[in-house]
Amino acid sequence: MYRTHNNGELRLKDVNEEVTLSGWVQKIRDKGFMVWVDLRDRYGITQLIFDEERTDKKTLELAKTLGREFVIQVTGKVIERQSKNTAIPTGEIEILVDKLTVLNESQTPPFTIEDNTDGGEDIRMKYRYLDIRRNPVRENLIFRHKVSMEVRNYLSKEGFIDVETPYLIKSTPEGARDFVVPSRMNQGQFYALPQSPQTFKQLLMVGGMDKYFQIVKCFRDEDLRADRQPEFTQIDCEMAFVEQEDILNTFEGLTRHLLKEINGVEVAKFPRMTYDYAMKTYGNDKPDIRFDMKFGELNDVAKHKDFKVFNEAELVVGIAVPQGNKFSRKEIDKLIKWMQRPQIGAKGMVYVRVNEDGTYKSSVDKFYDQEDLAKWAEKTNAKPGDLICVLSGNANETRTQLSALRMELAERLGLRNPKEFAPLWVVDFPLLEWDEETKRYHAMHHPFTSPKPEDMNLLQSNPGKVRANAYDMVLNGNEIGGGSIRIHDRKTQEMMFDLLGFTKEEAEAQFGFLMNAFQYGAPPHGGLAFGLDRLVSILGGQETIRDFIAFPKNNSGRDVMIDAPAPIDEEQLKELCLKTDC
RNA sequence: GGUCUGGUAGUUCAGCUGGUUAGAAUACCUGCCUGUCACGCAGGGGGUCGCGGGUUCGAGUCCCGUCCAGACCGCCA
Repeated sequence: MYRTHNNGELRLKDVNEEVTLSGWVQKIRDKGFMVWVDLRDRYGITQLIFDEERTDKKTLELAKTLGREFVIQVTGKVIERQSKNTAIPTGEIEILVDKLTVLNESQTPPFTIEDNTDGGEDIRMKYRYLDIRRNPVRENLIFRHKVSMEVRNYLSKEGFIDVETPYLIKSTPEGARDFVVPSRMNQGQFYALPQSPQTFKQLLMVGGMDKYFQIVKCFRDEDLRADRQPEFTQIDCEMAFVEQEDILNTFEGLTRHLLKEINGVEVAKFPRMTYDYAMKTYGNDKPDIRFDMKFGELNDVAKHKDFKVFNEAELVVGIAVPQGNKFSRKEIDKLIKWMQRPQIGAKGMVYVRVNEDGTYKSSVDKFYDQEDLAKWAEKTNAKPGDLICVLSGNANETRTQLSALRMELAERLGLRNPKEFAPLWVVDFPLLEWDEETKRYHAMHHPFTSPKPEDMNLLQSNPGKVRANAYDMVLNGNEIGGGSIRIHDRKTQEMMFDLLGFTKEEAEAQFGFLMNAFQYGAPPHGGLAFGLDRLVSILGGQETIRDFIAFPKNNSGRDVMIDAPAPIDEEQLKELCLKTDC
């Protein structure tokens, strides 16, 4: 038997018990006459003691040869410590060892296995198996386990059935790039890995499964970000015989359950806002509403003077930064520089200081008097001590830029408290989005999303104005889930593909299976999918999803530990018919 | 595809306007230490300054290219 107890459970009440423990050597403190070893496993740390008086010589000598991360097994007696350590749960006892076995030696690890390791991202990823021994990473993985178990339990209790869908499917041109897999048995043909099980879950609805869920890997061959991996996990859900309202209620329930069980936070009914409102008020379809700083549109009160920049702009819009008047001139100049970086691309920024006495001092005092500025303050809801930041230009670009500023300032002002949770629904997304590059409409959500019935009449005349039965769940400025009520009849689906520029033949070749299924009694249905990695990281109060994935890919989509992707040998290439001469 | 930042000891970093033998912390090794727990003390080993080219009497430092890493933009239905 390797162990009678783990390294986190022994207490004062266990004194005098004979125990066997196994684990890794965290730390050796060799005082010569006495050697202490911190023995670690995922449950905790227990201190071992070897000394000249009570330990036999050979065992003491062996203890002195141990190194960091050696795997050892010890048998000994639990004794009360002479000097106790209140910082750890097992700090009142220690093990007086009489038998020590080295189960496996270890090379010196390239970084310290401690909460605040000396290792950088790169080296930790290369030796991820060592990184996982560290408390923060291990705790994150356990945290993820808890979230995923809560999701399973909740949905199962609500009557959802977990059904697996295939990973080897068909490539389609809509959406993200596909990862493709060559077929050996069908030479020259390829599977694609699913970007989401979308069509399969709809077919499950046609199949009468009614309520489906799956915690499932999805794959997208696009560039990575701190919150984006090429393979990621979705909580994928679909329900039949539901309206949007049913879905919002069901998954608001799930999210509220998670916040309560995982974070101990009770949240009120989720606010809902339309896409249009979110864009106009926050410049963003995933607003962080933990803080205010709502946009104030200033067209009416800023275009009547000789200030050409504003007069020629489509939109003049500002936000009031709470207590922003404390920023120095230099800090504001730096902020303007920050806004002018190519990533944001603002041409400039006008600012108004709102003094404590209610007077205003602006960078455009030449053009605007106190009365004008008072109107700006009213529109942006600015209070004494605030700083109003105003941008202008093309409406969409300006809103995006101001949104970036809003988030950056909130970050700097500490308004983005990771322990606070502000979920909401964003609803009424547009069905379509005009793409300048390809000169055609794209589905904003995906091509299976149903238009709002009341907007159906616009479908031919003004497609860009059609709203969809689509919704996103937003948490602290992150889209954590999104979905829609789907199209469930062949005619509407055909019309949709037509709008998206598919020929009849293309639509048939790519999605004929789905449209055929719709002809055999497809029930009305809809659903949604959560990004599990992102959800877990936000509930865990962190920003990078990598910290919640056991073996993540790096910025270039590489697994630096196993060194993938990698070339394959000639034989394999030939067999898969991937060589030019095959 | 693009922008920005970085690459110096096992590791994390410092190294200013170019100037003798490239430093610190930590890790590692040796010795000492009668209750340690971030133990302490003394000593020691450890470097192709990412790679290639250029400027210069002289390059870790400046220039060009390239590779790698990170953040972001594009992209991500």
